[in-house]
Amino acid sequence: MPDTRPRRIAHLDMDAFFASVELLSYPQLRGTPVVVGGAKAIVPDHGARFARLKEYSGRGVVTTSTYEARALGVFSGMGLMHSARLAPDAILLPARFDAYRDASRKFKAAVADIAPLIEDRGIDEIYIDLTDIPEATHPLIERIKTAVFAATGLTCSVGIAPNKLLAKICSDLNKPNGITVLTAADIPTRIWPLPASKINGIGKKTAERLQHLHISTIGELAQTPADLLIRRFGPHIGVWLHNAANGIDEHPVITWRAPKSISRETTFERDLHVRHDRAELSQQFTALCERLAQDLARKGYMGRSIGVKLRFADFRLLTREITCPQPICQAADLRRVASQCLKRIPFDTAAHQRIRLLGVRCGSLADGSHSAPSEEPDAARLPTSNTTTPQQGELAF
DNA sequence: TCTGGGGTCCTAGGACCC
DNA sequence: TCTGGGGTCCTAGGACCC
Repeated sequence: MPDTRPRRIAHLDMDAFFASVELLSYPQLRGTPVVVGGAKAIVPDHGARFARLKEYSGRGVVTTSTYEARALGVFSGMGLMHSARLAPDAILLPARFDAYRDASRKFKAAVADIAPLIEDRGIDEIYIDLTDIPEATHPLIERIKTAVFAATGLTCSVGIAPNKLLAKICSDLNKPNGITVLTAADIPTRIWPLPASKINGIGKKTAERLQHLHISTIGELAQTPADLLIRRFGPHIGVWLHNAANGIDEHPVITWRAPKSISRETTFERDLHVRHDRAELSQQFTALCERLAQDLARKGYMGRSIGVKLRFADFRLLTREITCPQPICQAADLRRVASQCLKRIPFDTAAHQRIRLLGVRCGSLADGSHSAPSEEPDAARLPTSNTTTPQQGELAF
């Protein structure tokens, strides 16, 4: 017999996660605007004072901000130089990812003790399938929130609904430290008035395209005939938009999935010139390949497709990728294949001379946890040189 | 106001094979 | 010799998410 009970899915979202972790270390900053910035942010001196946003110089972005900073208009993803104009006296703290990962492990373990069916959605949020737990919703969620607080000292917001799509929307309706329970009957009154962009998967571009069709809210999207959406967005996205707006989502909570790719990238403190800064580019390129190899080794993976990513001074993005006959994981091999990718990049135009970001990626992953050194020479694992296209760029760092 | 780093999924064209 | 349809792999780019 198929199980026809409505599911009970929770989405748990930690409140201003990175900033809240920092406030545990600096409780004197509680109640003030605080911004957590990129790793290259200037470090607060260890004397009496903290760094202020207005003292920052560089290319970092806001990773998280406290609710007091958000009230001044400072949100995640915003350039720090920009946010300094909005909130010059806000405290700027450098991101400490090890501390956040530690807090993340703790809150997830605390939830898992109560409800083990968890889908990881990154460092600060999870879905939980509560369908098979007999306890009533409110006491169960209170118990989970109490356990999260006991394990971390941090609060979270939880949305509970019949599916992941609605649970995700809900967890945002009562922030911070809130609980929102939603049933299918609540959709017209509580979901339909919201902007379409509240649907996870409708970003800036799709929202703009919907706006051109005079669709602003989820309700307006729900009332749009499916065939119109299919004509405008294609069969896949069209059907998905129509279902999502009507609160339909059958995606199960996935407790584990194999990673598809592992990558490393870096934005330079200043744009590097393909020729004039070649030595530095080469050094950074090697370092990225070495870090990627370390990540692969630590996680026990090898990969067949190796790619590079470049962002130029004008912010345009370009990628190249090569698939090897056999998976590789050694830094020197990664560098060799990634170099071949670079040789296919046209560095001839002025716009392609100044590089802002360089990245190296490894995809088509295979288990590399017991990758004994190959009997074959390394060259056997790499694409043969006569399969590469004629060189476009004259250099490969 | 210039915009990090790590990911996922989708599309679309071409190669290649049956 | 020409034509076709389907399936899979590879590559590049784009939208989106945390």
